[in-house]
Amino acid sequence: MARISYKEQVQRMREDAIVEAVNRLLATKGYDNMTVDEVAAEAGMAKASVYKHFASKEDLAGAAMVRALDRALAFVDDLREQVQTPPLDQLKAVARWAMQSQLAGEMPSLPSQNSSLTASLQANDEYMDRLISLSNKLSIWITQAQTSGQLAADIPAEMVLYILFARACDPVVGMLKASGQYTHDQILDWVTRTTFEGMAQQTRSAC
Amino acid sequence: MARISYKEQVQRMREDAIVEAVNRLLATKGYDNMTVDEVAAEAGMAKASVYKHFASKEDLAGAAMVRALDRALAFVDDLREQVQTPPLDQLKAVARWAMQSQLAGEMPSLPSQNSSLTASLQANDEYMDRLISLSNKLSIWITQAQTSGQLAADIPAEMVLYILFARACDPVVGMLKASGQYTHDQILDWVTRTTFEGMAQQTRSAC
DNA sequence: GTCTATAGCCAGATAGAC
DNA sequence: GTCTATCTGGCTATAGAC
Repeated sequence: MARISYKEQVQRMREDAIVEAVNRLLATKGYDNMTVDEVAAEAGMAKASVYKHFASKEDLAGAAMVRALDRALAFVDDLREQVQTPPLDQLKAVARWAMQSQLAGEMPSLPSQNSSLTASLQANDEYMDRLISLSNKLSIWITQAQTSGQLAADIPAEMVLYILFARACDPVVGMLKASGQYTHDQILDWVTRTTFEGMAQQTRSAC
Repeated sequence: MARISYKEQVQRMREDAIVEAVNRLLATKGYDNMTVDEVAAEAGMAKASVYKHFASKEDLAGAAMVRALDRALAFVDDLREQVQTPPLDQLKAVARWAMQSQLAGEMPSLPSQNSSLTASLQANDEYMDRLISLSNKLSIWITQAQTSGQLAADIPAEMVLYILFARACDPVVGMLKASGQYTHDQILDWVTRTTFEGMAQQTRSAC
């Protein structure tokens, strides 16, 4: 492992400041309404300096997503150490964590249909590697939960994965937060529950 | 009811063409990536003509949302005539209809957090009236379903409403469609089911 | 009302001094 | 690498002829 110079450490810190600013802005304003001027202002430097570190606005979004995926991978890897926890509970924990991140304003969310940004992300190897790695790890739990009968086996595992990613930026969370009537824990409980158990009253046959 | 002249009919048709174009573009590209030039091109007229009918791009989005809400209200009013249908099934039908519209590319979806657009919509009386009317009609079913024990009564009715609106533009629908592996009916079945019954396997106590 | 042409502005990206 | 100043393109909105 090469020792890093003081200068390189400063560089790293400035890049961190940029990515954190992008992360916050993506979580609050979204990609289209975020300007590079704002990023520079929040990171405390000039716009041209931002462009010395990242070639384009799309790259900024990519870097923020890479960081978010790294956080998710770290969380999942922690969970994986508790081998006795049922797969379904692992998936619930991941969903809850993602929504907690959203409530804390730390979950960047991108438009799911901006063609140019989507293309740029799919060409971003750092991003794609992490996305695939996370998908694989979650898919193991999904398959296990389906074969053990905890998770409905007649829907595609792929769809379960989509739902988990979608709930990480579910607008319902933001709407409940905006109403101001509920605690974060209530919101997390409700959204996690409706995601896995639905809104309908559970029908248990009487004996 | 005043008789309308031929000229007024033409006006109305051109406005319809504009709103339909906006609707399609909002459904595919989203508000920020839709340009008024595209709207004019799709509607088959010059951009200045579009601005003779609508004062701003925000007004275009408002008109498209008004039309979408009118479609939803018409659908709901049809359902209300079947008084014997259980409220929960009415809600399921609405959710399914909304997602069907999305699959057909007819459901405009706006960013849930664009401040300037949100403010303009909240100042739009035509939009707000319909939004409130639809919310009220749905809330009746929600309350009925909760008191009759079909719908979980320990989550806020408000949240059920949010979930219904959110699922109308749920990215999961688009992702499943984009994968190209499933029929529209399969997608509608699965997403409707997971919305109301969740992803977890229903636990029925053995007798 | 509809068009062509253009004003005005904003944001992404860059030049060039230090 | 960082900055100030600037370029450039695209987009909303409008002027003005017909």
